[in-house]
Amino acid sequence: MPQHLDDRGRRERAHDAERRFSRIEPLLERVLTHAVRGSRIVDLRDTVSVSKARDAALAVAGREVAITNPGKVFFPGTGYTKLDLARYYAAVADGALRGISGRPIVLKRYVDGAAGEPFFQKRAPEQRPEWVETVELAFPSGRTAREIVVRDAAQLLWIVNLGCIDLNPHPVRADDLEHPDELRVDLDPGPGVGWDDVRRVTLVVRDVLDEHGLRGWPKTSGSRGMHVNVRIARRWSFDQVRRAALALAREVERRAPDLASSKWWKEERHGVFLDYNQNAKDRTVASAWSVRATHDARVSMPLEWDEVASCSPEDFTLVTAPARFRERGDASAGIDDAAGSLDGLLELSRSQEAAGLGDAPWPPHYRKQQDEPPRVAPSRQKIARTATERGGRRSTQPLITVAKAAHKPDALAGLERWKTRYPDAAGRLQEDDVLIDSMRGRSTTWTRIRINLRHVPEDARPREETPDPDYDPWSDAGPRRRAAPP
DNA sequence: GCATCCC
DNA sequence: GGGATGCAACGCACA
DNA sequence: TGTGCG
Ligand SMILES: [Mn+2]
Ligand SMILES: [Mn+2]
Repeated sequence: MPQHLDDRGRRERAHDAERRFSRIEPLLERVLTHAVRGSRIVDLRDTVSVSKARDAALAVAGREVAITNPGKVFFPGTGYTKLDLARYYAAVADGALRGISGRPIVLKRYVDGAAGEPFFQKRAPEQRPEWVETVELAFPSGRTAREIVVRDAAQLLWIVNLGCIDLNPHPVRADDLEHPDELRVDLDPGPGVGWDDVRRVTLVVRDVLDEHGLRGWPKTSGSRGMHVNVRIARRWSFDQVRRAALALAREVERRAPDLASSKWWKEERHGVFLDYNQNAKDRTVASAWSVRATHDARVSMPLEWDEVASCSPEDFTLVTAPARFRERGDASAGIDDAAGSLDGLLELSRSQEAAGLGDAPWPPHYRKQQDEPPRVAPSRQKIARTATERGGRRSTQPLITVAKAAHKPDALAGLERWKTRYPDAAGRLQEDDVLIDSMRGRSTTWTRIRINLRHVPEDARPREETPDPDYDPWSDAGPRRRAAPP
């Protein structure tokens, strides 16, 4: 359905029963739009009864999907409405679905439009049509959420009506939630870094991918950066995909040291940051053909490789993208035709490791990983080191928490189970190595048991695990942790 | 954006 | 009917 | 407790 909106907020629609209004107040337009769509006569003075206006409905994929508040301005400054957004997604549905189909999705909801404060929603709303699919997935913590899975245009428009502007799918499909089929190269230019540098780095990414047997599918992010998606066989874990992305980032940085950075800490970055951590489990990226919450409703646009050197991201918007889709199709249309192997990048990772480059920092909210370097910005670490050199006490005892419980006997039982699991370490513990603390919670008290492994040789120290039991003094019976496998 | 509570 | 309200992620590491 | 980071 063709539609043209100019940059002054005027709208004209050639087809469609909708008339042509110029420079009209959004509130009044809402009434008019509804009046026309509902084929009823409305007293134009009746602006008070706006709330009675009927919802719009779009017919897609054999269903009628309701769009509530269709006339609500979602992009102030351009005047594009929620209905404009829904129609955009209906027009490019085949492209947008290629990026999200079968994947659990995190809802980023802009219920007050692009200029409002968005919120994230992982758990599918309780109230939903039976034709909206969901899947239960586990976070790294073991907690779980039932997330929405979109496979057709009706399901897509249903989440658009919830206020989703950009779409944020996980890199896995619902039928295998532990093995990503997409490695995502996320190029984030730092403050003041221009589009030219983004393009140059993107082309280096292509070289490195190519030399490791992989095909990348570039797209503008719709914001200031670029994304290069890589379809891979579902054979590697999240951690492995992340390590492959880290290896790629470091190699790109090595080849373009003035333009690119693989460093997590902002104070160490320069130029374009290659965000390897976006491949960690439970992280998502805005998908192809997503509209972004920018003032001009920019779109994350798939590109041919020969367009990368010359394209301008501002050319792709909610208004211009449908024509490109009709005329040229989806530049990523072939992304599902072949799945690549991570072997090459993982070999690169091993060679980097041999050269002294191991794992790199993880984002906040993730448990400390084996072999992860200290997760602290170097500048803050230096301050501490200086304090220590001045005579401060070195505080690091090898303490691990083994049990947390509301009642002391439960915690002690957990300690006994730990001793049974690690008899060797338990045998080396000396007096005062087991610390039993009474902790003050919100309104009650609970017990924590920690073990000091100072008398256990370093290579014989058990890793810290999730405490058993793992009482959460903050929790009020929220979503529960998934039971550990037997 | 929507369910729910309440006037 | 409609206004007010609550709710809608991940949740650790480190100083 | 504040700050790290998307
Ligand atoms: Mn990005
Ligand atoms: Mn990023």
